[in-house]
Amino acid sequence: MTAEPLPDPPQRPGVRRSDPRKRRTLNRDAIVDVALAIVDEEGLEGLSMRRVADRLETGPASLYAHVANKDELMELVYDQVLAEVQVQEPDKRRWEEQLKDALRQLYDVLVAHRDIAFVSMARIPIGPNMLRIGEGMLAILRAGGVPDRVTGLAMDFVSLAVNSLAYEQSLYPVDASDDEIQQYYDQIANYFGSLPKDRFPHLTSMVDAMVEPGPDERLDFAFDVLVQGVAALARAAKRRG
Amino acid sequence: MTAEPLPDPPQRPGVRRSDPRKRRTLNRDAIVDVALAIVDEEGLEGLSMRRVADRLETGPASLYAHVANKDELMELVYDQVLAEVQVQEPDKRRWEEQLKDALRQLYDVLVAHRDIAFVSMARIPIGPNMLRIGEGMLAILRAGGVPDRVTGLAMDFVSLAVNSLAYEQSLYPVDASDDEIQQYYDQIANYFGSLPKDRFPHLTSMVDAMVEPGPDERLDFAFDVLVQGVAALARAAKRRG
DNA sequence: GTAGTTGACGAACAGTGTTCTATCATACGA
DNA sequence: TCGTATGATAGAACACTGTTCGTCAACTAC
Repeated sequence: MTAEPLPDPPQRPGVRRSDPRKRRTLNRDAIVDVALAIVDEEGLEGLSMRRVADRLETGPASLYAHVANKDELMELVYDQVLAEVQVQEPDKRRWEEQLKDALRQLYDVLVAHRDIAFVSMARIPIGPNMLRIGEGMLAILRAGGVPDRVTGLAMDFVSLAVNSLAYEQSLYPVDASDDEIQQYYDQIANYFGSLPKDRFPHLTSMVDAMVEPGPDERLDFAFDVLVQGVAALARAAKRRG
Repeated sequence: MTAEPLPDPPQRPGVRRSDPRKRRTLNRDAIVDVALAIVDEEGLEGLSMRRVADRLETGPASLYAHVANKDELMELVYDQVLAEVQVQEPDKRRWEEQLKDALRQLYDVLVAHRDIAFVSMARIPIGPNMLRIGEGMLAILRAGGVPDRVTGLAMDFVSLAVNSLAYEQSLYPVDASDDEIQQYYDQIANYFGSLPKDRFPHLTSMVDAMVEPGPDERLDFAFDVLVQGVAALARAAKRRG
């Protein structure tokens, strides 16, 4: 009965399955892996259900048995990426430094996978790895004596900010060096400098101060604003009791 | 020669122009106005070149004579929205308060137009209104004695953060009340509370502190982190000279 | 051995941004 | 006044997109 599979009858050219021996190989993890590979190569723009299906030698409809839709797939990919982040054990005397390190790590991991950070802007993905990282950051803040109320509020905003920074960074072409990014800033600076000085006295006179800092300094500044802002509000909350 | 326009000959049913008396009415401003109206009604998701063209009783190809592509159109819409923001005249003794007010205004205007804030995440739109607002914020920071270097760095990050907050807020259904948003937070809180206490001691025990604050307090907190963070770094920079 | 369930998947639907090309109204120089 | 050049106007088409439907094959349980 089920001997060698016959070639498809010519009267129905549409029905031509891939090698049936390869069936049952499709599963969630394989789909997520392929999707992540595509994101790494071409970014979220290049990620489509058809592309994923093609690489798995199947059709797009097959994916929907394992994944609700593209949004869910992207969230799975996002959490997969977060698996790379390792949060430090809390040391109460260095909480500011440790928080900054966690943010920096999160940022680096996200940027390493193109514009994957966008996923967390479009939704609030709460996968297992996000939970793990959140737990770690909570531990650091609490160990540092930050009041719970401030800690709770800080978590939300701080992670949003880091994701935004990562997404913004990912908009530059991947092969752009720091020098090339600097050139881009220079272009903008030139434009600012060319504006009428009477209508834009500050923009025109501050051009240098806006262009000089490189990407590293900008990032450091952003993280410092976050950490020191949280620290200031923690002190204020403690004073109020 | 050009008397009353005849009905189109039936042999070419595809070629059926709209009322020729209405020609030459297409221009950039009209396109931007229509695009903004669509965004206000349905958000960026509902904005497509075809929809804009339909409302102007023309085809999508006609728009490309006035607008380079959809990205440029979105940037024009974005800047149009920013026209609503009015930045205060700087008062050196109240710079922190004034900065916060400017951020709040920017946020409110963006949120009032659905998810338009997304445009500034995908690119860095520097339209005339963005320039005007930037100039105003620079004036406030400089009047407050914030060193130029800090001011330059702060501008970038602070506006990114506000846009992110606005975009995040815009993801909730427009007709959601604060109560409904609160319910959403409660849902998440329930999930956090249901996690295993041994693996997530902080997340599970902090559920209340994470759910209690409403949208207003969250926003206020975020702006305070930004302003106080900048203030702290400004003091630090001054100390270093 | 058979029934039921479930995954696989071609085809199709309703859209998308953009481009090509032909057409047409108008402004300008002769 | 009359071509003619210019640039806006659009129809059609291209190459995609996410998702759904219905069918069919294969595996599981009885």
